[in-house]
Amino acid sequence: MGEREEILGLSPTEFAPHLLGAHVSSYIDEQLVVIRITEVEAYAGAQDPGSHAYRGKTKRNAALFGPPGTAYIYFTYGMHHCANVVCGHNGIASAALMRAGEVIIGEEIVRARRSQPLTPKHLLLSGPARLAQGLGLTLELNGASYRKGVAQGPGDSLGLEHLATTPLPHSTGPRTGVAGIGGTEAYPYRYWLVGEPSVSKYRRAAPRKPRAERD
DNA sequence: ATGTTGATCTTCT
DNA sequence: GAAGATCAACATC
Repeated sequence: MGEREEILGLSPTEFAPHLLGAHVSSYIDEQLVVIRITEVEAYAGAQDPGSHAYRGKTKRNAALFGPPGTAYIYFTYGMHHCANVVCGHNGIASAALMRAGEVIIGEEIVRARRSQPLTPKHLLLSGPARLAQGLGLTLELNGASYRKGVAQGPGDSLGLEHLATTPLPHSTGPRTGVAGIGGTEAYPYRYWLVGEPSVSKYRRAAPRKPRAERD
């Protein structure tokens, strides 16, 4: 078994740190976007009250039950998409939600998709729905698989490479948006790279005054 | 800088 | 009928 398969086969809490720093790509509408993942959350399937799979398999979450390397993309709040990488053993419904990243290739495309021509670069993909929108991910690609290497185009629209052999230095903490459910708040299922400005909860130690525009 | 709220739709109770 | 793995605009300090 190759290293990629081994990492993808890990349990979600083991897999999530390996996804930090990995490159995820999409090739949609003849446009290539490559990003580097900086923040993720682990979801542990049927045993996890915070997981969409907690109450069993439904039409919506079916992709979660697919083989490792499957994309689980869901639509929520009537307007947003969020994207996961399915990991673990086939049928366990475990996955890692990609919560933030930084653009490596295709910044112009990301800005156009997000209708944010001016927003600071580090905020472009800061948040799961922003990340999914920047990559152009919709339900059309739910259930597709992340190919090894870079996305190629129709039939191979998604790519996942550079999974960390040894996880990069990172921090952990409680997941966002699922607090209060069965005490899952106590579990550090959220992982982020240290010192990355694109990580949503990261705040600069010394905020600048409004008028003091530097650089 | 922080708090509140509208937008908008699928799934499950 | 309500809540949801959210975001951005707006209000207020």
